[in-house]
Amino acid sequence: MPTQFDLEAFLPYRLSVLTNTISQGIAASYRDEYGISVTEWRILAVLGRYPGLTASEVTDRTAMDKVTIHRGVKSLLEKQLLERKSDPVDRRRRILTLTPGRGQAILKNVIPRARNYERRLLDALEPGEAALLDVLLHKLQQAANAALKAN
Amino acid sequence: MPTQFDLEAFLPYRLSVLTNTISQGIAASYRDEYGISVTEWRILAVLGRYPGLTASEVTDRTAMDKVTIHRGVKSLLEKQLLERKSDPVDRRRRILTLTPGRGQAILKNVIPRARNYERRLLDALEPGEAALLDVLLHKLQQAANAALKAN
DNA sequence: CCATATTAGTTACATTTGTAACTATATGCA
DNA sequence: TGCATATAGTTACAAATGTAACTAATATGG
Repeated sequence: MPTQFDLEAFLPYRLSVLTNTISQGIAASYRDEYGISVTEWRILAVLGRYPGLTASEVTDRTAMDKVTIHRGVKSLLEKQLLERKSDPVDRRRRILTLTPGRGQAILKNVIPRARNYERRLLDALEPGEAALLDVLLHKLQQAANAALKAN
Repeated sequence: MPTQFDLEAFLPYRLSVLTNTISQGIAASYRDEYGISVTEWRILAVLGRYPGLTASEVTDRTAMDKVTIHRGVKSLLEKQLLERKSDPVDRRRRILTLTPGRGQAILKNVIPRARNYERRLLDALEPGEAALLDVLLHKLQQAANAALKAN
């Protein structure tokens, strides 16, 4: 067992550096222009796709923390990008939708921006490698989930 | 241009979730047993490989923030896992090495643990896919760096 | 049908992290 | 030389994040 260890070749480290680099690049583009954070953008994206979810349903879909989502929602409500109404059937639930004006407008502007950024990444790959990446990431996610459960 | 957007298929998002899952899993194992954070583990790993670097040289190698490294080093010094001495030639520089006792011992224990975790991830892949992953991650990192520079 | 448990949402607190400014030392060059 | 600039390290402050505890509403099982 070698005691030499090369951090730069270590998969978790490489993924972490890559994710941070991507996150910095992409976050800047909508933070500067629309004043929304990564969390807020994710919430908008999920609610754009699935209008009428509650905060905890957004939590389930995004693998983010409950409190993180709460704070993002709160901020989006203040910015009038989201509306919230109580569910009359279950008054614990508070149903979220994009505001027809600003909420939907911003999402509509940010989506192409996000797609462009993703395309720039994928354009660095050969044809066919993107599909492969998809498979690999899926397998890794499964393995990471299993490792986390197993402690 | 479709306005539908599937966050769960969005590459930056998937990488982020995967990285967080991995980070949680791996961080727990040495945090609980040795009381060191991810940053601290990275510093130990780099200094194990390249003894005698300064804090800012560690910063350059790890793509982490200067202040983050400073805090990690400070904490490791307090735990007596690192030693620090001034460079007589340039008194701004403070040279870092693992302590022969605890510092080296902990690194020696954590390295196999890290390797095992990485192996569990890579074992989820078919033979040959790991090498492919290596290539893909490298290309993506290049593209992400370029995108960041280009603003 | 009531006591208990569960769920949605929120708040409080502590920890972590990032940004910017600061000190001390060293370098470059007119 | 000496003044501007750069670098290593540090500190202070603000912002983001995680953990745990809390309230209100609903579900469940004896």
